[in-house]
Order: sequence, then C-alpha cells, then structure tokens
Amino acid sequence: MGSKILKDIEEKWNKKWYEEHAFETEHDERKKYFLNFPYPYMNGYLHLGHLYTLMKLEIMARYKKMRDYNVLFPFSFHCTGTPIIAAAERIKEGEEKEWNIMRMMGIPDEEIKKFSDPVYWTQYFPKEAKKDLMSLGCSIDFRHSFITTNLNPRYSKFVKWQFRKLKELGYVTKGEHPVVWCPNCKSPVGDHARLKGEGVRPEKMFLIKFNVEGRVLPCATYRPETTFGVTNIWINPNVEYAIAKVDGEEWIVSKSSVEKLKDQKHKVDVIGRILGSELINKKCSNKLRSDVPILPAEFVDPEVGTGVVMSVPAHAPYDYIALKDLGVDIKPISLIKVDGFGEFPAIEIVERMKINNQKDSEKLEQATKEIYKKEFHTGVLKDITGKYKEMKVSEAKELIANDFRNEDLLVDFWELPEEVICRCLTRTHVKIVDDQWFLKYSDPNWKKRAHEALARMSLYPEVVRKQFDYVIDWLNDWACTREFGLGTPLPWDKKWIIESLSDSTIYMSMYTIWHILKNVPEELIDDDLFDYVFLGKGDKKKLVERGIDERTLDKMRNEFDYWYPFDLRNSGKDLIQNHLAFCLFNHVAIFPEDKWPRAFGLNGHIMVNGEKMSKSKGNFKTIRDMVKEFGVSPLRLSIALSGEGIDDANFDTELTKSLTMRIENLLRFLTSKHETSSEWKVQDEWFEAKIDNTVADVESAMESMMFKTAASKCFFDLQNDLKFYSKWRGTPNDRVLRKYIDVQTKLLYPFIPHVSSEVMEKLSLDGNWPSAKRVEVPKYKKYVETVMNDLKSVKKLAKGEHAKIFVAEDWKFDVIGKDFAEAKSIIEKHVEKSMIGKMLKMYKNGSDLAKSEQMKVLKDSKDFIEKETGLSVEILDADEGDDEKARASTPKKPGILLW
RNA sequence: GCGGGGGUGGCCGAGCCUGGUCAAAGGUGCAAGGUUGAGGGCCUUGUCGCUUAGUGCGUUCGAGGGUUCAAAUCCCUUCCCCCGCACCA
Repeated sequence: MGSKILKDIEEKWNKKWYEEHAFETEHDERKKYFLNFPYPYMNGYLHLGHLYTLMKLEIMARYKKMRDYNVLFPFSFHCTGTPIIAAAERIKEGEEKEWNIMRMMGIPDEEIKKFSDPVYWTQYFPKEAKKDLMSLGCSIDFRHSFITTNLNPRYSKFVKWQFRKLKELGYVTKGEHPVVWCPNCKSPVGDHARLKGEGVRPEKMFLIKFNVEGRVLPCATYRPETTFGVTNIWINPNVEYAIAKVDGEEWIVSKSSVEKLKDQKHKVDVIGRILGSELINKKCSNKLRSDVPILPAEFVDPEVGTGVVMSVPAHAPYDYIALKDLGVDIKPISLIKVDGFGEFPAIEIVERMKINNQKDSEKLEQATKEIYKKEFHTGVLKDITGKYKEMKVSEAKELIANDFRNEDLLVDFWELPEEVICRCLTRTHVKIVDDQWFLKYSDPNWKKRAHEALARMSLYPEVVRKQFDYVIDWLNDWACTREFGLGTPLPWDKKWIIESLSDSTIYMSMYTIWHILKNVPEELIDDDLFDYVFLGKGDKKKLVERGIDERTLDKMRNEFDYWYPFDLRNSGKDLIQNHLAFCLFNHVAIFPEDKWPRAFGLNGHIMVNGEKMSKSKGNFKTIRDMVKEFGVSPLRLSIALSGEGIDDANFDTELTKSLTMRIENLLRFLTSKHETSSEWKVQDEWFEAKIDNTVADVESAMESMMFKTAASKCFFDLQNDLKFYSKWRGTPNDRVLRKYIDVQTKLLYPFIPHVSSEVMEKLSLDGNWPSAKRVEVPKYKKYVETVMNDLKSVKKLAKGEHAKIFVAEDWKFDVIGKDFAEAKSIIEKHVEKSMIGKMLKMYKNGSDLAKSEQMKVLKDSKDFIEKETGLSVEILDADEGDDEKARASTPKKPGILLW
C-alpha cells in the first residue's frame, strides 16, 4: 500500500542518490565520522530487528552529514559459522521445515533447490539485503561491502593475519573443552542439529569412588561435599551393569556410561558384566565412609551419570523418600546447617510438601531444586566435615572437589542435565575435545586493558556501562575454533575453522580500505601488507618491490589512518556479552590506543504491537514486506518513534499507517504557497522562540542517540505548535513561517530524507542543520489558553454573547514580589477584611506576565478569542471598569463578565 | 544465586538524576461534533471522580513506611516483571 505521492518521491531520490554515488566517500579535510553495523547473518532476508538497529545508524549518519562531517557508513554480510551450512544440508535432505521457511520467504521451489549449496546462500541473501537497504535509501557506501568466509580470500587473509598476531601475543592457547557429542555422527551437535534438547549445555559433575570387593563404584553427583553424609548406595536391580577397566582400575558402571567415559579422556575396556541385583546388600566403603550398604532403587536411570548413585537422605529428598519406601531403617547423616531448616532439610521439605512416595516425581524435583539452591547459597558445613566445618557450601565445594581429586576419591565427569537427541536420532553425551584452541579472555592483563578501553568510550545509553565492565570480568577463555562450518582455517592448524564470533572482532578496520584492497591482486596480500596498512610497521620498499603499487599502498594506509577508529558501532543489546566485548578485547590486543573504539550504541529488541516478533506467531516482518505494506517514509519514521535506549521497542502498525497521511499533509503544507503578513505580534514572538527551542532540544537528543525523543519533538510537537500558532495568529508572519518551514524540513531529514530532500529542492533550502539557540519561551500561549478555558466554562454556565475581560488592577500586580508584610498592607488598603485571605493566595500565586504584556497578548489575540468562543470581546483594564467581575480579577487570571 | 534493567492514567510511553510550574507531555485507542456520496483520512472537543458563571476539592504514578512546608520524583522495607549467565548467531 503506502502512498503514491511519497512512493514517487522515494524512488526519485533513491535513484538520484545511488546513481550519483552520493554516499561514496574518501578522506578529505573535513572531520570524519565512521559508523558501522555488526554485519547480519545471511541465512534469510533482513527483518524488522535488523531495521531497528540499522535505523539508529542511518539516522546518525544523515544527521552527521548535515553537520558537515565526512561520514563513512559501510555494510557487510556475515556468512561464517554453522547455521548456513546446516540449513543447506537440510534443504538438500528435503527437510520439510527448512523448505517451508524458504517458501515463507517467498522463494519459489525451483530456486530453493539451489540452496542445498551453502555457497548459494552467500550469493543470494547479500544481494537481496543490499536491495532492501537501497529501497530504504540508507546512506551506505556499498563499495566497502564484502562477505565473510574463505570464499572471500582477501577477508580470510585478514583473519589469518589477526590470528597470527594474537598467537604472537600469547592470547591463543590450546586446551580442553566439553561439547555435546553425537557418537553416531562423530561430531559436536549444535542447537540447530538437535531433535530434542535445544539449549541444553554440558554440566560438570563429579564421580565419587566407593570400593566394593576390589572394584570401584563411581557415584555421579553435583555435590561432592555430601559424601560426608552418605548412608547407602543406590543401584538399579533391573539393569545390567558393565565391569570395565578404567584407567587401570575395575569399575562397575552402566553400559551407556562406558562411551561417555571413553570420550572424557579415560581409557576404558569392558571386561565383563554384572546384574544390578547381584550387588544389592553388599557393603562398600571409601576413606570417608565405611560399611555403606548397596540398596536397590528403580529411580536410578542408567542413562544418567554412571547409573550408580550415592544416597544422602538428610539433604536429598529423593534419597530420603526412597529409603522410606523401601522400609529400611537407616539414620540420615546431617552435614549442612541451613537457615529455616532443622537437622534434616530433606525430611522437612518432603513432609511440608506432602510427598508420599517416589512416584510423586514432579514435587520431588521441585523439592530437590529448592533444597540444593538453599543449601548451596546459604548453607554452612557442620563439624562432621572435619577441616571444612564452618565453611559456606558455595565456597567449600570446589575446595573439597580438589582435595578429593588429589586423594583419588573423585573424578570429574561431564553430563547433560537433559536428554539431547541428535538429528540422526542418536542420544548424545558430553565429549572432551582436547586440542581445542582458546582465546585467553581470562588473562588479567588483557582484561585490564579492555576495561581501560571501555572507560574512555562513550556508551549509548550510558546505563550499559556497568554491565559491560561486569562482562569483561566474567568472560572466560573462548573456544575459538570449530571442526565444522564456514570460515577461515586456523593458519597453523588447518583442521580447525576459526569460529564465527572470533573472526569478526576487528573487521571494521577492513571497511576503511576494502574499496582499494579488493582490486589488489590476491597473491600480493599477506601479513606484511596488513602490518604496514593497519599498524604502520615494516618496510614499505619491500612491499613495493614485491609488486604492490606504492600509491595504492599509501592510499590504504592513509584511508585507514583517517577513518579509524570507528566513532560508533550500534547493535542489539544481546551482543554485549559476546561480540562487543570481543571487539574490545581484540582491539586492545592488536591496535594502538588511538585506534580503540570510540562508542557503542545499544538498543533493545523490537516488538510488533506489543508482541515479540516470531515466525510462529505470524508477525515476523521482513524489511521488504514492511516497505511494501507501509511505504519507506512512514516506516522509517515509525521505526525511529518505536523506541530508544536499552528497553525493548514497540513497532506500532496503527501508528505507522497513520503516519502516511500525516507525512503527506506535512509535505503539502511545506511546499504550498501561504498568505503571510509582515506585522509582528506576540504570537510570532512565541512561535519563533518555540522553534528555536525545538532545534536545541532535537539537537541534544540526536547527539545522545535519543532518536525517539528527537523524532517525536520535531514531528509531533513542532507540528502541534504550528497548528496552535496558525489558529491563534490567523495569517502567519512571513519570516516566522519561513523559519518554521526551514527548520521543520531539516530536522526531519535524518528520519525521512526523501521527503525532506524533495522539499529542500523545491524551496531551494540549503542542506545544513539549523543553528540551535536556547531561549526563554514567553508564557503567552499558556495565558491565552487560561483565558479561553475560563471563557468557555463561563459560557457553558451562563448565557451571553458578549464578554468583557478585565486585566487586574495595578495594585494587584504591585503586590507580587513584595515581602509578606508589605504585600499584606497593600492588600488591606484595597479590600474588605473578609477578602484578605483570598487575596494573599493571589499574592502567593504570582503571575507569569506583567500587566502590559497581558494587555498586549489579549489585544493581539482578540480575533482568535472571538472566533474560538463565538463571543464578542472587549479587553479592559480593571482599574477603569467598575463591575464586580473586574474586582474578581487576579494577576494570574483576568476577570470575566458575560452578558 | 549472581549481574543488569524495570513497574506511571484503556494501551504505549515521557517525567524520576537536578523535589514544587504534575491530574502528570506526546502518541495510540475510545466517545461526541465538523468535513466527506459512504468509509477512511483530516479538523475540533472530551477521556480519574466530584463540584462550579470560571480561578475549587478529593483520590492517583506496584505496596508499605520515612524525610520535607512540599514527593511520581529523595531514603528504607517489601512484592512483582523482563534480560543475560556463554562457546552461539
């Protein structure tokens, strides 16, 4: 839909801008402003979420341009990582769900087939995204666009350069890392490749060893400290267990845990099997507990942990209730003191929640969670724990685990808290990948520098700073390589692909030179070139000798030096704890301080009519659909009005629709001829001040990225002011009207540049931001409104066609500003005793306008008042009138007589 | 649990830092009137309650308490909601 008038204008200007290369720029004498967007992932069309974040930058770019900055706004497309490759795979397999996603995007089946090749995604979607961006008239210099992955060797070389640098600095190290692993596919299983268990992560457990007849029973637990309170061991009597040589010892474990142990760096050989029932009633022991009976329990799941569980009835509701069901008389052993509970918290909660038996698993889960939480965070260990007594559970846990590990009592074990099923229908488990590469974000020195960088940055909004500092401290080593996915191979260990957040941390520097680099022969691009261009290091002569044109080299170096660092990077708030934090870390590692980022902008998520946008709700909106539905200008303006700051924004479709007409009307007003007057009245004084203030308000809002405030002030408020002014003034003053048109057009330019450009062209306005002047707005409007309201309410209650308005007597104005006693004595001279109280109130209220101003305002507004109220009006000085209503006048409000 | 952000009139949302000009901007919704062939749009008015030939009163900004001449705004307590807690874009 949208509007034809606006559409024509939008198309006209889009065409003009891109044909004339209006947004292509290189360094010059002006101050520069370089802003960028975290490149969007190219597994679909750009959508409302992108648009919201994007508009922050687009508005800023347009604004800075008006303020005579040299503005660089590049845009690229992200293709590394697993989602594209996984989706391509699913298309290839003909998976219904994936095909439907593509169909919903409006892609015909013939075309969808082509998406079984991941490379096709990297060609198709960037191209389409660019179309969308251009339809919106974004002021992007597309000469700086690239796609990521090794399909783009120049980019890949850059990433390799970056990683070699990081390695030299000692920031890339090798280590272990748990992953969700499919034993059938023999690969890690990301969320996208799961039938069940999306979002489930490996959790660290512990195996506590007990000995039975020369064999080890490893009990899986999250709480090693509870070993002190073990009363028995649970074994499922109906399950066949494996006897296996594990790292030289004979262990009894469930069969499924054999594979887990193998994948978690243990040497495991199965040498026999044993029924659970054969173990029942035997006794086992370890250093801490002896003569511990093995008891049967059907709740023990052989798929979880090792299928061997230790029982701590004092603190584990399951264990207590199982013992109770079994009817065995075993005394629980208490080891944790916790507020609000007595000696045996598990027993208390079971009774309190009225849990009758093991089958009440829902309540048992809940009880277990509550007890665990409470004991972990507020519990204190009792004397029975020996040297750990009086310690908090939360502090002692790791310490105990370490000690137990050293005493050969405990072995680490990773487990999935819920079942995760691979797409191939296989149940997965945790594997320890042991030659994984990490970025050492845990390095204290590195963290310190990241904090320093943050401290000198601007953040929009400022409230995210605390969170950022917290994130920098919280970040741990990041597994930066993958075995699977699109991306750049790790230069020194080619079996690994660099993970897709790790290859995207300093690429904004590439923007500054991409338009040049893309024409440099690929074979000439190497680390030396990047060292020279980005760091000014190395020998330029050698590079030139090798065949790179010297001018090209200088140009790249100059462009980078001019544009970098970036002045603003804006993103959704979800990138704080990963991408943006990484960006900071990597910048401080590689670049000198004067190239560290200047500002981050963060925005919330955007909702549609108060609901989260989602494909399943059917309110998923792509940019192209929205452009079609609402038109470019209403869409742009509505997005700007939808929100600011870190809170979630709301895109209101009703508002957007109503904007179409409002923009059209405004356009018509701005470009039509108006009858004007050269006379200067109070109305003109008021409106001019109002315009000046609006410019000042909007400007300060723009500077701090408060675009909703800015848009609402310059679109709604300023037009409302004009509306009132027109009614009030009748024929507008020539100069003031021209000023309004000029300001209105320009302030709206960042939001609806097509419309503004059209007006500017028609009226030959310059394209500069108006100068802001903060002035005091005279209170004329408020005064007139007061008088009008009074007239109207009086008219409602009394009949009459004529009104006399009495501006208060001189002495009433005299009272204002005097001290209390003096005021009182003046009043006493003029009124009866009974009225003194009332008059003193008037003294307290004061007045915004002097008497002469009031007279002038009323005289200049006479036509307006008569028209609005339908009364014929006389304006009088109360000093010259003798009506009782003249006496009722105050400096705040004149007296009114209707007749 | 830790960290961050919030709770304002039918809804969205400004105000809170720097207390008074706040019954609280603006938008949207709703209602009435005008314009219009109808609808839409646009324009006007109303939209906490009471009262009234006007400038008045009461109750309201999650809840409770406090500071103050004065609190949506400051302090304390409490309840509730949202987001993040990673190896993933």
